Amino acid sequence: MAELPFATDAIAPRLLAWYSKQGRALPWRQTRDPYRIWLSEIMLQQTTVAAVIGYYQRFLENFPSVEHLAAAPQEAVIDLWAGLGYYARARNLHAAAKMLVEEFGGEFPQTVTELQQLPGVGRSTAGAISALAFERHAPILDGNVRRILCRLFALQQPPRSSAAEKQLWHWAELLTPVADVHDYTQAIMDLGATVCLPRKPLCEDCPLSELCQAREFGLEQQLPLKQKSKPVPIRHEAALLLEKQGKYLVRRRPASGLLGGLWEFPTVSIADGEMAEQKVRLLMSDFAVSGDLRPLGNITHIYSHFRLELQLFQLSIDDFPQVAEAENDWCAAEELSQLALHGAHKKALEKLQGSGE
DNA sequence: AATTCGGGGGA
DNA sequence: TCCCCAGAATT
Repeated sequence: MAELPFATDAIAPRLLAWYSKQGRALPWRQTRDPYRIWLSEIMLQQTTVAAVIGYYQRFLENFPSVEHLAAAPQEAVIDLWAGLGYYARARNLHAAAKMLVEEFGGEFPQTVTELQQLPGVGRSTAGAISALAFERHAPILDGNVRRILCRLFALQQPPRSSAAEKQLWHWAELLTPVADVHDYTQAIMDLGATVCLPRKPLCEDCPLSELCQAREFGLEQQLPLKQKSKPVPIRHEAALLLEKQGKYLVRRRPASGLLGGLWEFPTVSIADGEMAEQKVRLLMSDFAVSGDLRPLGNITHIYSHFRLELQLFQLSIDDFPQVAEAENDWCAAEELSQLALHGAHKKALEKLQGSGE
């Protein structure tokens, strides 16, 4: 490895001193309960603090311990996760809770290696739990730390490349102190979230600015280097908003895959050259219903890797259709708003209610 | 090594 | 718009 531009043990004291004055008070910072720390770490994966706090509180009210979580049906876990995104996290969380109860006797393991056996717990999350709950000397490498290290060492390569990843982990390990690991870990994440910002870092407020190589070279605005982004494809779908006596037909998506376990109105995909209304009529024949479709317009919903264009069609019927009740459910309008619909269909519901239904 | 997986917020 | 967020699992 290249020669270090500063003494690595100079970092932690500066961060700790800064954190004791400027650190934020967050709900999961008051505890050393591994269950609560684990839950917060999973919820915070690729998710902002502001988005998580409400979910975190609500989740703990429903599942105050790993035993409660393990005993719950998976659907209940998904429902409490609805709106937070990345639903595999909820499935993995539930599976890990069962594993903890059944194989670990309800006790959390303390080492990174063991923690990484839990589904949904990778190297960084394992490090976080080990450091935060057990004061173990374990590094993390989340988005905050990655950005800070890229600047601190003026790393001139794309931070997601495998070479950079290896280098960053090495630095993360060097900087992580043996003592006060909990506070150090919270501190470095806080610094990234409030001072070493992606754009326009607040270097005047940074306790590491004197040591920062990017700052020394005037590169703090340029680093970390940007990854080149691909164009996002567009997917087309159509949804059938089937109404009978004020109730609408909804169903749960399959438990795995995109938006797993969330509710939606029956939906079909529209390939290039296909007509949405014709595909919806195929759906109608599945349900053995007929009548005039009423177009309700389009919804656009942005995902990280594609854009969804969703066409809406409403149909009111009188006869009770032959719908498999196991997979489908009739839901009144006021119930729909409480349902764990995914984002695009929440928008569809709003459009439906705005249309005078 | 590249892709999949959400939704929200800031500039 | 574009980018990022307390990343992990799958291909």
